[in-house]
Amino acid sequence: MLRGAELRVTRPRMAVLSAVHDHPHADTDSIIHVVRENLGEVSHQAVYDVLHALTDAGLVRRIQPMGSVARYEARVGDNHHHAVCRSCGAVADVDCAVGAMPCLTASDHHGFTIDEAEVIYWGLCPDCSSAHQS
Amino acid sequence: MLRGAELRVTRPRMAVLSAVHDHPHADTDSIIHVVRENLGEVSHQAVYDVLHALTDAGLVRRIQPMGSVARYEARVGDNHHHAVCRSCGAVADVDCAVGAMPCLTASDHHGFTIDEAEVIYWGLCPDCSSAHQS
DNA sequence: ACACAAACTTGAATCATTCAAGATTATGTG
DNA sequence: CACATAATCTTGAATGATTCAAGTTTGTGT
Repeated sequence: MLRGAELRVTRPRMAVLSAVHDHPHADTDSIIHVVRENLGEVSHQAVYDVLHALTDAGLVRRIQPMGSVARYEARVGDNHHHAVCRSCGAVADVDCAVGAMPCLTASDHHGFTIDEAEVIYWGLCPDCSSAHQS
Repeated sequence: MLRGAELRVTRPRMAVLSAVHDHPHADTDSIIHVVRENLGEVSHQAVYDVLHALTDAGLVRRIQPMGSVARYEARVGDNHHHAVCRSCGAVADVDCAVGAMPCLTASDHHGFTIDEAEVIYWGLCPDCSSAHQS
């Protein structure tokens, strides 16, 4: 598969990687459960280690909106952003509206060397939005 | 002062509010220390309560970049953003480059009702930037 | 001055995440 | 194909920010 990242191929790693692919924006706990459904007992520490390794290798991306635990997604390298529901915490992908790397226009402010702009759109997901109206 | 927010005026609240004003982007622990320098012993729980109350009242804003604990700032209502140093965690204010509420252009994606766009610019602060080059 | 709800104190609990030590296992080599 | 070795996993405990809960104190309007 993807051992091009100098990573050993182990059962837990394959399971975690496919779990992240199949469940975008899942938190660590959900991933642990999915992995255990496929492999039987796996230590939570192993899952944490693997997620760290995959994140460092750039195979998954870690996101963590305020008030949420860490979540992971497999869509990397395309600088997309996220919409987060204030009510239920649901996360959806949002493509850059302006094009590639649009938000880096505020570069070099205060002497900072900016290399990435992370955007989080806060609001209500469709379900919570209609629930609030009623 | 600012009791227009239906908040009782207590010593801890005044101390916390001025601490946040004097130390922008300070974390809870720092605020606790500053408050204690002015009032003597104050329970951490009180500071947490006050920060919550002030946040709910809109007098302070809570920010929490990934990998950081909660931080608070008194600059509210102007939709500015933040630059965060990947190395030391320093935070700097960044005005919207495009104008007021610029990043809401991606509104209504996936049926979400967006009410705020939060932008975090990741990079290196001046100090860490020069340290890395050497 | 009083009453009552809001705010504070004290002390313990929660929970995601990390640390540490020892047992397994994937991978390149002989 | 068996081995050595470092990477990875297991087990179990620790950390640390934040929250919960019960009881006491205090600000505010009457």
